[in-house]
Amino acid sequence: MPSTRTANRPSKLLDGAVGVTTPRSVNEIFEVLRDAVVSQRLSPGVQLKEQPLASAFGVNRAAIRQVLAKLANCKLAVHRLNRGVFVASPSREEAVSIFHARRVVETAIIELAVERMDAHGLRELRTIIAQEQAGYLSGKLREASKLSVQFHRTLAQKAGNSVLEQFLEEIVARTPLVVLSFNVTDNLGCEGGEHAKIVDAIEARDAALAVRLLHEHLGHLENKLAFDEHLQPDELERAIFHSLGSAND
Amino acid sequence: MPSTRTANRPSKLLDGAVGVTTPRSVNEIFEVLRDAVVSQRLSPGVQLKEQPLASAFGVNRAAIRQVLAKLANCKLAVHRLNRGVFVASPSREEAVSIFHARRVVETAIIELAVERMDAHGLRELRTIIAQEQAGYLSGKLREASKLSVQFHRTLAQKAGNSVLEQFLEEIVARTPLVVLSFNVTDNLGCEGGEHAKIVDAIEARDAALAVRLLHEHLGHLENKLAFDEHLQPDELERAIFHSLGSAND
DNA sequence: CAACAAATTATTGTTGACGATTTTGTTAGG
DNA sequence: CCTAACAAAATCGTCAACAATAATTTGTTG
Repeated sequence: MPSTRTANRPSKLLDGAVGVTTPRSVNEIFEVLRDAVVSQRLSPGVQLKEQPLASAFGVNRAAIRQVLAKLANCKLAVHRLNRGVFVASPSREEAVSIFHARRVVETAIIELAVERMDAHGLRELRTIIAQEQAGYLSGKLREASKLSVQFHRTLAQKAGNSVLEQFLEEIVARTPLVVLSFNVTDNLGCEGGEHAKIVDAIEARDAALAVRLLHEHLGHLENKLAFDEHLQPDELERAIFHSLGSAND
Repeated sequence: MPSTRTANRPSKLLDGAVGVTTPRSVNEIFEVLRDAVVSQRLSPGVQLKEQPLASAFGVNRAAIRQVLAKLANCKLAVHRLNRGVFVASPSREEAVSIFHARRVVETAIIELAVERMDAHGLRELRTIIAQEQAGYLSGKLREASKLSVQFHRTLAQKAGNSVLEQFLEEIVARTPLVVLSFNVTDNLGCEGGEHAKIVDAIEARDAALAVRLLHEHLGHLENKLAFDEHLQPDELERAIFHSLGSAND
């Protein structure tokens, strides 16, 4: 039984996140963990223990504590008194709220993007789409999924409203938790050219079409989820299997 | 020059917030400080020093540190390296983003509220409106302003989408900072019965009317602000005048 | 063999102290 | 009189250790 005192290795959770250098700042650790959620490397219900995280990132527990406070503030984690913080397990109601809110926020973003998009932004978006498609074709689903998220993020950025951009970021970060809680088919985001069509509509300044395409796009994602079959009870099992810091191999 | 070591008094910032009992939990302190922002007891640019806050709330600096991390996460405060955290001073761009995002979010909330509002919710809203009007008539502007915020909060709650509710909460919390940064006329929220008309439209299930009334309502607030005259440079002056923990009387 | 109870372990919550960086106040020089 | 270098204070950033609570294991008993 290995003691958790000795600096346990960076714990595969961070494999695809950051190279080797240990980040120091609270914000960097926060973004790494949020990225771990977005990339589905952190599953709902997993406990985020302080000492293992501190060892993994090479910082003190106090710093981790601030990170966990921020994660809980974003609703990406829940804090149980004297028990620790756990990755959030969205309920069915939260899930539908998240998807509805996403329609609201991203619709507004699209409408702004149609007004303000410039040639540089269009190029940037199409570059991301190309990389995303290449990722799907080469079988790199993780990377492609991340690029899909990056597409929506960049779109929000080009809309030029920092508040809506932040809201979309929060929604996008919580969506993977919903997918992991309710999805059965593990392939998500593998739509054929829907992003490209949206960009075309934006370039044509056709707001109505762009919004319609977006709604169809989001609808496809929602339809992949099985809201009836709730695999919530598995929460604890997943938690112990993905338990951070118990890597004994 | 009094030393900040000795437990300085609860620092009038908390006068209207909580009775006497010192809250213990991080979340409670966070909400007290957020409420202080909403109530305009904390001005943009004010430094939130850790030791005075810890003394005021009767907790350790570590707890305050988590609170400040959450405040920074909500964009209610900014964190400067090795310099501390300060109450946010929204720029003009942030201000217009906040107002635009509010239109987007609260429009969606109104539409949901029209669908889902019940008799109990209507009573609750009208009770708040009555108290708000009474507050205005009796000259208690602070309390009335708080009730005005409470109206929008309750409306969001009755819409039944927790994500949109949280988004509106964040917007509402940041709005006072915008007002303090750009407003010249200090009377805000003293509209005559606009809230009541919105509730009437909701009761009549007239979504279009309710949305139109809401937009007019928000437009009145925006028109009160002088976005041209930027009193941003005063940041430092306000900071030193409202400096927390230097109460020497 | 199952169920209950006590002891052990592990994790969180809290506290205090130390070093680093920035800011402020002072002083010498132009 | 103003400017620049220097000294002092204050604040943040980091860390290690202690106390309290919950979970786990072990031992006992019906």
